[in-house]
Amino acid sequence: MLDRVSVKNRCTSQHDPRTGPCAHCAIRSLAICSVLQDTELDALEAIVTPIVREPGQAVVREGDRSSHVFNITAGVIKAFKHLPDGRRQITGFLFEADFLGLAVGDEGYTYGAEAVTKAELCQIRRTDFEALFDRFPKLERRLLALARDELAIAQEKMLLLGRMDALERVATFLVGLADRAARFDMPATDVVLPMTRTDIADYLGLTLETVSRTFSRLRNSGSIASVGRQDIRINNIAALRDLAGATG
Amino acid sequence: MLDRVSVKNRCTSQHDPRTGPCAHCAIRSLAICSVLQDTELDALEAIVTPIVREPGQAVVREGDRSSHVFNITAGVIKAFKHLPDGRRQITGFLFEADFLGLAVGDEGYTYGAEAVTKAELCQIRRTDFEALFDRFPKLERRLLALARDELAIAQEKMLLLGRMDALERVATFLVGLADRAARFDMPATDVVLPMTRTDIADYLGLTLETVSRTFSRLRNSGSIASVGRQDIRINNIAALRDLAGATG
DNA sequence: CGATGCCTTGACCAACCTCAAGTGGCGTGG
DNA sequence: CCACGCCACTTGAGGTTGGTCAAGGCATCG
Repeated sequence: MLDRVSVKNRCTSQHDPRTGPCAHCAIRSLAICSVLQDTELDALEAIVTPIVREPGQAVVREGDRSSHVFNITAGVIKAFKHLPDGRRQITGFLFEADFLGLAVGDEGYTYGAEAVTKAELCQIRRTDFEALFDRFPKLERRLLALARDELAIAQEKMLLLGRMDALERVATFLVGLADRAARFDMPATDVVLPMTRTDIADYLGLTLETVSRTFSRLRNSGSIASVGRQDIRINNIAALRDLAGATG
Repeated sequence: MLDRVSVKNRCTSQHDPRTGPCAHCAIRSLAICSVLQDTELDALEAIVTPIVREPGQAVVREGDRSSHVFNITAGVIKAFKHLPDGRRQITGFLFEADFLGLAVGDEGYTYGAEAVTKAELCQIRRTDFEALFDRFPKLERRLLALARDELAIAQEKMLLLGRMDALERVATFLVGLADRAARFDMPATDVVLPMTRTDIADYLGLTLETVSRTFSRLRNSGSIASVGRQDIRINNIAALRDLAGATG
């Protein structure tokens, strides 16, 4: 199941220090690293520490000093915020090539992040990373572009959380997963849901029961078919896009 | 009413080209411009066009080519997104010193923005603005910091829209306004609501009726008192913060 | 002084939540 | 190999919050 989330032909020796790990990284062309030339990668490699997290393990904790940033090289991470009484909002799922650590206040991480599936990340000390900006202004420029994209996505999500009903939310979620799969040259009709219904609910501002019922409605309407608990086949992406409001 | 939103002692000649408008700008120390030395301001002044918008007038339209960025020097702006059927989510209210134009895709503005009150803005062509980055890297760095803050705020808002009930949302909204007032050295107990109930509803993911009812509940509980339709006195900020979940 | 726009309030309704029971896959241990 | 327990998910019944529809109040403005 996890393999289907990963990019095909991912190099297994990506973190072997002798061979220049970054140069062989499968997500090299997708992550922020892509702005650096091959010859510039040693500067990045010098400050990167590969880490692994098992499902449920924390990557960062709300309130921790925000000392690191991360690049996800494999697996799925969820980022979230809590209310004092435990209510949770998942602000985003992060997949390979995604960057973690953008939104941050002076007071430390304003959110938590933990592994959904077994995940591999490149950990970089924030100060080390920012020290590269002077040498590689394009890195900073890329980060700004990334922040802008994130911001646009965040606003999409406000629209979803503030104004969409359950059906529209779930449809939007599925369309997003399908589009991501397509971008990674994977079949956009066979979507994997590595996260639990509870996670999806906390992402969409619903309860797990409503998510489950909504999947059933979509199944009954023929838009989707369940293959396994975590695998969904999309029969009618157009119908889903229609529900999602054509915004993506 | 508008005056109470504005910074005290704002220089009226802020856009007089002969005197170096930016140097005399009341919000100079608050906006992104603050990273530039006085001697560097001419580069900024050369590309700035002051504009004025009456209440309800558009600043940017969803889908327009995103050719400009803006600094708000006076008044209040709302940024929003629409669903095809007209449902609206206000993603943010922008006040003086705030920057407009961060979140943007290649396809143009992903949101609309229009004046809530009469507003004054510094309009800057995007290409002109970004051309300054090479000369003033600190400007870009400031923008990145701004984007990060925005992102953190956006995530707060997801938590609000996804997981808070109406009372918590309105309380959070009021606390935010009070804190902003305090930051501008204005009485934090007398809060002005320049926007309509409909705007507040679209901002909080509620209906105008629910917003109105919630104000009434807060009034009945003694936490707030209505002075005028757009003025609210906060009697018990601690109670509001408590409802808001201590996140601000 | 009437018209208009915005807000408040009430009655009713529906979407979603809560609580609860039941299903099915999977791993473990007898 | 099968029984069991566990966990995630599904489904149902009923309740609650907030939405919908409608009426009325109260400023401002011509």
